[in-house]
Amino acid sequence: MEEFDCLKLENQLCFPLYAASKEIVRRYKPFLDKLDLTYTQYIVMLVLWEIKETNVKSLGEKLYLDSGTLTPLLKKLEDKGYITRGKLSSDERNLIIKITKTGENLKSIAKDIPKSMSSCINLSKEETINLYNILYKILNNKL
Amino acid sequence: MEEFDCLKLENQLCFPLYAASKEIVRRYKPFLDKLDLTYTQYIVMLVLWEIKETNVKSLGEKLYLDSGTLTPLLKKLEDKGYITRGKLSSDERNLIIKITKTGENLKSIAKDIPKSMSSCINLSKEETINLYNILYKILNNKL
DNA sequence: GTAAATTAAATTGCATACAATTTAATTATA
DNA sequence: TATAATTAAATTGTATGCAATTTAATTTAC
Repeated sequence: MEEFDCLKLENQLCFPLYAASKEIVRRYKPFLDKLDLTYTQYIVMLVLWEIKETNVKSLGEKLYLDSGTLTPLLKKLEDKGYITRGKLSSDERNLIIKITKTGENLKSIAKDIPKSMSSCINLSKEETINLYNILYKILNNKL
Repeated sequence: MEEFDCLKLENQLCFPLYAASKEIVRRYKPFLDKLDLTYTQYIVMLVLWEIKETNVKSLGEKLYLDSGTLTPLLKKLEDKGYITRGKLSSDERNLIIKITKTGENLKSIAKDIPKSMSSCINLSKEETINLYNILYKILNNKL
């Protein structure tokens, strides 16, 4: 009788999560190339298309990223002309990130990406909802 | 009436997948530190605890990683003494990766990690199975 | 039998991730 | 109010990831 070995790759839950995440990001690439954005840059733009303006800390909390990742990434988005970076005069520890007109315009080019991606991923509506809920349960699981 | 905006972060499926994947890897860290392994090094060891011996290509297919990632990582595992790297004499294009005795011994220290992690993640049995199946559906979805 | 095509790793270059430390600004407190 | 504690970004250092190219070995085709 085959024993159940918790240390087998196929019995791990974390591994398909890790691999599927990378797989999805890979599938985004051809669409994001048209916007000259990487996946991480894209999720920053998703936030800015919604709220127009934020600071590094708040952005990092939304995206689960720290300043070590965001600082160089935001400089690249500034170089592309999609955002501006500037100190908040009332508290100079804060760096204010604002979307530019060019950055706003990108949204209309991006609008078809979610539909293209969901047809790429090819899950039923039920599976999609299920996956979404379980993932947020993990994310909200404070230790 | 609030319109449904596909470009809102909270309406994305990919984002919680990406964030949850990183979150889980972060939660592994304290356990893996005891083995002097990173998460990626750990999944390589998972494969080697099972099959003892492989080559870079086959390992990369199992783990969805390429030689650009694996080559430096395998050199580090060799430095730690967990694996050996050597050319296959019958086809010198192949690099054969073998687990060492030290690498084997690590398995007994690692054996409690899956249980610790699953209590960390804290999903019901049904959610776990559901998540597992949906993730493999994504991974097996050839385009 | 040899040039062309293919294959497997390694290398290069760029972009994350994240822990840990540093720097600068602000707030709290003795 | 001067100092200590806290906070927000930036910096540093290490480790991925992955596309694209290179190198070396092997196979295929002519």
